[in-house]
Amino acid sequence: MQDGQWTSSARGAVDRARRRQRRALDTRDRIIAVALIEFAQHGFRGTSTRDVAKLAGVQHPLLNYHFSNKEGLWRAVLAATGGAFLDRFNRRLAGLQGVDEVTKLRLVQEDFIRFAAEHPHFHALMSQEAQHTSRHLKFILTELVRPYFAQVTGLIRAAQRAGKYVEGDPHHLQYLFIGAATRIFTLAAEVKVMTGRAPSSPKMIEEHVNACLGLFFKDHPGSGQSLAPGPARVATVRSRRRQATV
Amino acid sequence: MQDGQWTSSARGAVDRARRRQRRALDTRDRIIAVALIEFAQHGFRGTSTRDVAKLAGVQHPLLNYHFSNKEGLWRAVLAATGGAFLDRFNRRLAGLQGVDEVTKLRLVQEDFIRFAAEHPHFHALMSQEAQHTSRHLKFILTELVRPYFAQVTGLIRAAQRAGKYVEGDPHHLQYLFIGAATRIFTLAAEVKVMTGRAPSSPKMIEEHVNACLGLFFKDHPGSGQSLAPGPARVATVRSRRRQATV
DNA sequence: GTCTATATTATGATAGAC
DNA sequence: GTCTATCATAATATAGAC
Repeated sequence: MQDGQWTSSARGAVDRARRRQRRALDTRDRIIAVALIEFAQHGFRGTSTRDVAKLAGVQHPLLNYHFSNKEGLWRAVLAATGGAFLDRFNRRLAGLQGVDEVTKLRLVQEDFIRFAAEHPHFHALMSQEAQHTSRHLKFILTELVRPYFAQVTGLIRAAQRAGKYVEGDPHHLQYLFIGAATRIFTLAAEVKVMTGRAPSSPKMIEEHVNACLGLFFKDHPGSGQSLAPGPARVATVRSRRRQATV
Repeated sequence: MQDGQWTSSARGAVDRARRRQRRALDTRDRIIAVALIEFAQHGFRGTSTRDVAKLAGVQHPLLNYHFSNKEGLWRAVLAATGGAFLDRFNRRLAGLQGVDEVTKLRLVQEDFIRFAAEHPHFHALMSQEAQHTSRHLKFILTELVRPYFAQVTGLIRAAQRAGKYVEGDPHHLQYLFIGAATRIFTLAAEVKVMTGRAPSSPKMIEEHVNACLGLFFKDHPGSGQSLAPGPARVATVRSRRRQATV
């Protein structure tokens, strides 16, 4: 088929090739999907590529064909899920050109929470391997955390200048936010037992969004700090401002 | 030595026995200490008992002698570290009898953060296995989370009644708090690269304590919400109160 | 209580047919 | 692209000497 002619038999061969390619892509995606769950639940070492293959409904040597080795599979998982996260984040920001920075930050943080609700395994994976294995940490930082933090911390600084976000080092604050935002989803099983409610339920997600934004944004509905603005508090506000350290 | 007489040779034998027992206990503790780190970093499946033995400086069959099997080792690790946490928590509460509930909660939450700073692996371990392996989750819940939450949620309710803590379901709020409080310590390596500061440094711990307490306590120094108490905010306080959902 | 030696199974990875 | 067959290594665990 080097001549570019489209005889019916050649077209049929291409169609078959495309079908095969699509099937291959489906398999690849299926493997990545189950590998995400396994890596998130058991870590890199604790994940058996044979188990992944079994859950994906393929023989285990197929994983080596697609991803070379276990490390390649891990990187493909992170590229796929992390890429989806960054894509969504960047599309969101692109759609908010001209909007004020505080609103941008609020919507971006809200999006983050909703993404965490939809992809709990992604955040479990992130907090698993970023701890120690330096090569995975390096990969996560360059591919994901740095590009993301670069933009969010800029928005946090702008919101702080506008007096609408809690004071403190933006990087530090973002780790607080991420911890608060993702914990109930990565510990969904435990939360369900302890609270009797599924964190993935629409109602609980809404409450969670309000709770998290209320903690960090100064005039968010449901913000805890807006509930007791008596004279005694106002009297000490200035001294408190100086004490704000983080 | 069934007769209870203390000849010098019998005493010598007992001393040797005690030394041996102490040495055994040291070994046990040493194994548990390194197993905590391994389980925290690699999860249950990802942890090799041979690696634990090597790091503890013993031959691997010794682990089976002390803990029966890998599962027994895991439970011993959780009992030791979780027990240390609960002991400290209960001693703290016992020392605060008669103190008002809001102060109790503030000190208890502060203690939690300092414990997390000192034992980052413990919290990494907790968020690893509570995700999925139901037998480990069950163990963590009955031995640790339930006894702890039972008391803290009571304090949170009292502090909320006093108008000094953010509104919302106490269990849900405590997961937010734990997530915010522990993340920078379990992701210490990442945080150090991103912020250029070690989360375990005394200065950063102090800032972190202030930041976390400021998010959840309504009149804490450094509380973000105490910084912009203009008339406009006061005017909308009542409507906001109703909107507080979590 | 700690060791050496070993049984058994699970794992990551490759070779080669189709 | 997917399979079967196989290899080398690493894992948990046990037996038995000291």
